[in-house]
Amino acid sequence: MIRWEADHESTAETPDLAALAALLADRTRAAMCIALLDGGTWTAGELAEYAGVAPSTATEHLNLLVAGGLLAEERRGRRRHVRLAGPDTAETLENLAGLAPYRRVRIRSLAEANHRRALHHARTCYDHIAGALGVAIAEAMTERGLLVREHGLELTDAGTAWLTALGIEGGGHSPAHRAHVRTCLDWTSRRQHLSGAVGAALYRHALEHRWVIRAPASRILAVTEAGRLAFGARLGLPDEVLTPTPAPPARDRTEVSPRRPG
Amino acid sequence: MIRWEADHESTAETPDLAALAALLADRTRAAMCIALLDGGTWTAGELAEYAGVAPSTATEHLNLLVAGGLLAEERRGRRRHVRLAGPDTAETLENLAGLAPYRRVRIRSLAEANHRRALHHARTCYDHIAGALGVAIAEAMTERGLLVREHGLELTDAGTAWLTALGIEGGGHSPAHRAHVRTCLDWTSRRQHLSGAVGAALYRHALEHRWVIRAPASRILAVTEAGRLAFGARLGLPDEVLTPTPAPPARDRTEVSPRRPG
DNA sequence: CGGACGATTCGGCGCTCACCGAAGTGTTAT
DNA sequence: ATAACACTTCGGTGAGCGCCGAATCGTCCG
Repeated sequence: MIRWEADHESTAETPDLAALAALLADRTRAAMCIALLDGGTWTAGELAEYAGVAPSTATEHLNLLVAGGLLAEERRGRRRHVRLAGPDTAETLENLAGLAPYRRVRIRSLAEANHRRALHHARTCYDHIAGALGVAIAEAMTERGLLVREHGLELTDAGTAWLTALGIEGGGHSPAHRAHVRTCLDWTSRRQHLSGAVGAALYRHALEHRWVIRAPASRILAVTEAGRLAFGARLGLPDEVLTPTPAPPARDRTEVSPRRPG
Repeated sequence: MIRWEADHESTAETPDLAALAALLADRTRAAMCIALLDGGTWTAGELAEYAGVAPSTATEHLNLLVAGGLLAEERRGRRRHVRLAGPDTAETLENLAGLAPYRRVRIRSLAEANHRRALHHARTCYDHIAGALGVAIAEAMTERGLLVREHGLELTDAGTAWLTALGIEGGGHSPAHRAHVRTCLDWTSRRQHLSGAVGAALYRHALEHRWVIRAPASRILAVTEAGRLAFGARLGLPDEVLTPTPAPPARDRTEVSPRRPG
């Protein structure tokens, strides 16, 4: 008779995929997670209003999300601040959203329409650029031979040189390895945009040189005049992705429709 | 007054993350998806038995999974064959499983315990190697300077040379770009293993040279004597990940406990 | 052609869970 | 101290959904 482990060993541990998915299987919780994909920190009250539910309901949802490890929380006085647990979480969520089917939602105000349009145009995705602008960057870089598609995207020698010319990379990194390229399925266009170290460095560079600026308290990005020049000259990006939306939204964080009026 | 789009434009499309997650939020459906992570094709009946539900129940679940785009199906006569929709799906699922909390499950037979142990030891993850062996490969390659951690894993020059010495890569690929490295969160050990082009190539190479062999109708891998020599010499892998499990399981596909007996 | 077999449809049962409002707790402001 | 505020706890309600068995459909085999 073989004693193959301890006597009481009649159980084992399995990752509970269903339990994790159940956290995201609710409209309200999913909306909260998508909101937090901006990489920022929100309070419980902000999320409640955003998702259109009572504060008590939001509390319950946040309890579940934090307990499930998707969110990290920080109590400050009477406020509860939450954010995504980490970059892994953000990346998996965005990939999941890219796989998800589409759903028609009603647009109830001009402000909401503008906000949505701005989101589609250019936004942050945790630490890099997403939206039409992000997709256009990835595609232009591919067309120009800076990236090559092979089981994902890969930086070419020309791509490395292009980044170096920009002043990106070479900063402290050994030349013995190549910068990490990763792609992220854009949930607005279902095409790939750049993430990974290169995507993050590019975003940082664009911010520092004011090619793009962040809208306050929002994940929306606006391309500046300097950005139009730079993206046009260096990547030949078409005007569509460089021109701003007709009317920038006055307020952010008003996206999801509540299930019950009032 | 600005007419900002067509008049009837009072709706928009949003990815329905909650709907997709709802597909995975059920134990039975999640078990089916995890089973399909072996990259193979299963029939409806096989999945029903595996998940411990009635055939009618399995039908309903498969309808949902196919309609939701997670599974692809092929009707052959009276049989219904299903598999994961694609590599993207597989990768996202595996990453999700890596994020999931653990759950204790009862082990009801010695065969099941052996099967589980073998799965933890070495298995395929769609097109590459996972389990303790996969993790050990990634970590040994990192220790030896073949990979470097930077916003993910990255192949170094030494790593490229190492692969070339094995006869991997250089096959048709331009030297102007580096092979694509991607990581996958191992759901049994919560550490990273290699995927992407390099992971797939390594697995193919290991199969061709019979370093590992596949158990029939299973995602389980066994390291051969040749494999022990090769992995030991080339990566210095410790014996633990190279020695086989005490007693290989007689049958596969008997993992998940039914919720109701009989 | 008839029986075995894999898969499907349908009705019905029972459980889970997201929601709210009202009341309560602890913190900050006056 | 008192008031305003952010969040939490709790009870109750209603809807959604996963399950099965029985009956059925269509395919394959003898």
